[in-house]
Amino acid sequence: MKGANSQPRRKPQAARSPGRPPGRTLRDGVLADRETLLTAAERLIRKAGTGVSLEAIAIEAGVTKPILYRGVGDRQALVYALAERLAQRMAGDVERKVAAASSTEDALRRLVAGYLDGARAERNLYLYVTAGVTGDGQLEQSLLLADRTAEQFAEGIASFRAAHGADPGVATVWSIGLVGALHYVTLWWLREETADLTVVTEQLTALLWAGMKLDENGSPGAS
Amino acid sequence: MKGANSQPRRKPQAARSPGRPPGRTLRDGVLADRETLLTAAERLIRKAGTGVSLEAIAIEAGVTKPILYRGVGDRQALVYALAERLAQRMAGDVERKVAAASSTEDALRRLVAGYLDGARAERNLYLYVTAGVTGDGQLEQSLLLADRTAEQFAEGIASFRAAHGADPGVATVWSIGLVGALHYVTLWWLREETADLTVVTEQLTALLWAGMKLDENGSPGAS
DNA sequence: ACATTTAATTACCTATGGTAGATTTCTTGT
DNA sequence: ACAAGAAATCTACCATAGGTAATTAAATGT
Repeated sequence: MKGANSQPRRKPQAARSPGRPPGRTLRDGVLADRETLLTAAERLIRKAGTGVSLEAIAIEAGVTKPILYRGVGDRQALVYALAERLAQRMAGDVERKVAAASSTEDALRRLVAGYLDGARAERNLYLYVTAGVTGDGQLEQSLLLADRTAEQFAEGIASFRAAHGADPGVATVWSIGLVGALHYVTLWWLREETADLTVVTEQLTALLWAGMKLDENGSPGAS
Repeated sequence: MKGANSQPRRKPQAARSPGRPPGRTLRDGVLADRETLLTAAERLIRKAGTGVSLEAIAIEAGVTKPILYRGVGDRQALVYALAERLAQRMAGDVERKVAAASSTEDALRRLVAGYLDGARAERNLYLYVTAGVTGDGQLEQSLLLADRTAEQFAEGIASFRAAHGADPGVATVWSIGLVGALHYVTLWWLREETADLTVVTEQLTALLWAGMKLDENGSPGAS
């Protein structure tokens, strides 16, 4: 299951001559196509799980390992890039759903539900990205997607609280805590097929909202 | 830095003959000493970081790899065992500190502070254990220590809420969320040397306590 | 057509988890 | 005490993965 290249990969592209760069450079061609490589990585991870190797990803992309390395860098860079992409997509989806919220609490509820749903939809990718990179840089790497998410949360929390005259200094810690709670509940939920999305959403929202809401705020319709 | 065994390891033990098992078994001796192996693993991880290999651990323990494998199993089993030990110790320390709490909120505060402090004290070990195992079993493994911790939280939350007439059904999700928040804040805190322990504790406690307390807001037990 | 330059491929290296086979050591029967 | 045998241990190995150097093929300028 190593090489086994079905196609000899004898240079599928050969004709290319649009804007040739400078003096006498040559053989630009597809030029790695970082996006294509990342898309191939996503495709393989989706169908083959989180245990895929870089060589397998290269093969999936129809290239060889050095090409993959030139295009996206080492494993850490790959995970980082995939995390960026996934965070971008999930953030977009969630934002769209949150836009229709009727209240701040409802916005949080939609955010939680959207996060859970997005993680389920991209289960393997989510796990691949959040599992991070093995090695000594765990501290940095295990927080890849978390950092991306937490940043946005932090802004929202800080502005929300500042607008209501509450101390925004808690925004950093709270945003990280929220992301941690969200992530761990997501992992647990992906494992337990039994739990219902809406129930989990409601419970987690209750926990998080209780922390975020302000005293003067009306009680969220307690039952 | 590979072999370098200072002592020839020529079988330090030789006298042993208490309860010989059955017919003609022999060479019981120390018999692997699972505890010793785990202690050696902890020692090495503490001083060498999370990137230690199984072979390095074996050498640190003064044995060879197969012995390590026989004693504690594969890497997954090692991480699991170390997680158990660390969770046990941290839980003990935290429990001792919580015992002196003056209120439920104070208990939570002491718990948060104790967790942060324990993680800092065993920084490398904490990272090693929470980083989990690479491979396809990430879902199971990345929650090793979390599960251990969450279980205890869940009991506490459930009984606390049940005693106050609130729905204990949220205990599972909440405990996982709490552990996630705690863990992520811990990772962040271990990275940012700047943040003060008491400040972080206070902020995180505020977030968590708001969710757990149930004065006016009985939390929508919509489940 | 030829040489040069650039890019891609192959082949390799290192390190790690994990294990099988060779070896030594100890027990125990006689 | 000595040989036979069982058991535990050690050495050596395998497989895989990340990462890279050296080799080969292609494309253009002259």
